[in-house]
Amino acid sequence: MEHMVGIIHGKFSAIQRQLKQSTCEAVMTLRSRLLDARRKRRNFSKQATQVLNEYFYSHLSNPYPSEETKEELARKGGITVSQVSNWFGNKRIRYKKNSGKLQEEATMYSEKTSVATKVRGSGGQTSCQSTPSPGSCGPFPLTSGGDMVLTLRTLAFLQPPPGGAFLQPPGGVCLQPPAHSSWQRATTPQAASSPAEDSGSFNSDVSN
DNA sequence: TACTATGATTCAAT
DNA sequence: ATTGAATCATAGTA
Repeated sequence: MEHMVGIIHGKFSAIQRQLKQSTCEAVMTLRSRLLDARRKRRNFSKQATQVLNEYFYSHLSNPYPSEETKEELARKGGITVSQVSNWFGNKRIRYKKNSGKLQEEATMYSEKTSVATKVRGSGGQTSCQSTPSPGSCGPFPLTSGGDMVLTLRTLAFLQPPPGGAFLQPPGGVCLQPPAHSSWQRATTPQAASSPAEDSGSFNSDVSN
């Protein structure tokens, strides 16, 4: 009798210990996961930022990638979909806030996307570099070349840096469905209302 | 060491 | 559910 009781006791305590341990572990992992996410922030790889930026700037008029696109971007950048979402969330906000500064980046990346991806001999990934043409890289399996037009326009608009003052991004692209309309809306209050912005702007290219 | 850039989280609005 | 905005926390830099 006592034997049985003893055995059962032992078993119980064993189970107890196990339970304790596992719950403890679970809690710890949960906690660390929650905190670490923020604590151990690591910058994305060049590849990732490159891919993200290219998409962002070639879709400046509507930088809202669909789920599929997000997955694609995540794959190319070697990050997760939620990271892509985060990135785009941050990017939109910060682009709006800073548009002035970031526009340089915009030009850079639009240049890259249309000219050629400057191959950096660090990655060594077989994703989409070393393919000099914009389409060949097949950035995204989107509808089709519709977006390429955008890129080209972007490029065109950045060609001549005349007064030194960048105009607004190619918001005038009306190819996109006015889903969000102009997501930037009142981005640069002053810039938008800048009275003398017509000074020799280069928007006369349409004539040719 | 202060500052800036940047990824992640939270919360309200839609 | 998704997005914008604010905020946090870390990485990188001057």
